[in-house]
Amino acid sequence: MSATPRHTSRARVEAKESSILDAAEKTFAEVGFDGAKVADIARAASVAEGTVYLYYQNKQDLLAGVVGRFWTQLTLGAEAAIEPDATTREQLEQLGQYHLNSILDQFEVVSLTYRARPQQEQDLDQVREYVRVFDRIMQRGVDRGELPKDTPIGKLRDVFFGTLEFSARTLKLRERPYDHSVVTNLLAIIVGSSDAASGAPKGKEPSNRDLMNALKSIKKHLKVTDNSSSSDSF
Amino acid sequence: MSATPRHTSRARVEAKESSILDAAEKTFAEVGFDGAKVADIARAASVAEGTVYLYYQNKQDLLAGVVGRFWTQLTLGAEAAIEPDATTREQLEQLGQYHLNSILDQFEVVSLTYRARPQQEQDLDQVREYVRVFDRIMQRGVDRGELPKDTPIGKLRDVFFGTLEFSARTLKLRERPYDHSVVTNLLAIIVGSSDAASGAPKGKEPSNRDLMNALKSIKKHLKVTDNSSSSDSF
DNA sequence: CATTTAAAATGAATGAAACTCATTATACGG
DNA sequence: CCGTATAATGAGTTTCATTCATTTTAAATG
Repeated sequence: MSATPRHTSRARVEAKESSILDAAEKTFAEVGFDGAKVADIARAASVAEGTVYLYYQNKQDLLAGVVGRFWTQLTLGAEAAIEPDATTREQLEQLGQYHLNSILDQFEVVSLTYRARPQQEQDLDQVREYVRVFDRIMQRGVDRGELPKDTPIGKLRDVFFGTLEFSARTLKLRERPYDHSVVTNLLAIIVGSSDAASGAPKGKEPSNRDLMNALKSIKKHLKVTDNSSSSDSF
Repeated sequence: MSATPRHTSRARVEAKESSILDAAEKTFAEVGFDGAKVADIARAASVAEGTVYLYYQNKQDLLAGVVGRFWTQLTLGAEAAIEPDATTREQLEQLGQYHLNSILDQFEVVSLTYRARPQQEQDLDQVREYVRVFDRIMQRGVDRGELPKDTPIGKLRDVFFGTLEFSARTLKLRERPYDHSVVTNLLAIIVGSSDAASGAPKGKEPSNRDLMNALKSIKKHLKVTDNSSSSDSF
């Protein structure tokens, strides 16, 4: 809380701002949005109640700050977790594992996302930004020739994140821990089978043929309704 | 609001209870949970504010009532939408179309689901119940020999509902209407391709072989971690 | 440094809504 | 028709989010 430089006023302001966000995130995660009192958050941040309102218009706005920061950091983490030279399939697996792991680990914060004014545009910008990481991997796959030209990226994105999110809920509900296989299975479904996940690198080649074929056979049945590959979703 | 019999006191009580639920559902859908004032709901239900609290402990509880009723009705609707004699694939398509259509149509109420005390168990019982409709279709498919014995029902359920839910969000966000193809594509992915959806019933047979094969090849890669086929999820 | 001025922080006061409960109205059995 | 029990009422209480007049701290000036 004070390991940050307080020299410049800029730094001081940012330190305080993030200390309020920290307190808010902690409190929201513990007692939920409704259960959290702004007074408590202020106390946890060692700040007067009114000070919170100097940094955030209101409690909702504070929530948006917490949620926004979370997804921004998630985007950075995801980008770091992906090896640039890996195959598309490997990258998808890396993103998938990272994603599932993160949302399980920070389940409460993720849940708060749905409380951040669902209507108001621009509040979920950071989520949209995050989801683009998937799009970029897929697009690169297409460019590299690892995926068919007409891969329905947007549709597959919905399958990818939808499944992982729902699986995370299921795991949480049954109090099961992180389950590596969820992602493996998802990839088998989305992108066809591959030996890449079976542990022992028996066939070194991740069998790119499978991936192409799987997508081609799915593509046959995709109506021309995939107007979402462009990248704005969620 | 008064087309229901008021003869027995039991009937009167239930009429009032559902008239409060109606008012609450309408108000929540219009102005959101936070925006809704209990006073307004009471007025809309032609009841005094205090009366609401005779039927529901508090506003949260009222929300749980609205959400619970919604999912219960959705379960009934889903069961009605499924033709008992159809193939597993057809039934999955019926459920999928019904599901996507319903959650798009009543998006606001669905969203409220996530505000109903995320922690407290037993509040989402009705959702769990709903999700079992999928399990039953799949189990019947297995019993009938249309699906492999070791079909990972629980895992596929997560893919099914996860994808539909996420797709619905995507559609809403971009203000797109109901898109029939989402379900078709999902089934192609989950259960292999089939001509059933291409409109013209060229090959009358829905190509059951595809379904078996698709699931078998996925199964190969499913770790033995599918401890969820038993039916309690979400 | 002392002094002025501006920016930040404070917390008591305000207002809005959820929730309670003493009172009143309604239904029902005898 | 009366007495009792059950249901309904809405004025009053309580609990916060939010505001803003006042105080404290920092920056600028000479």
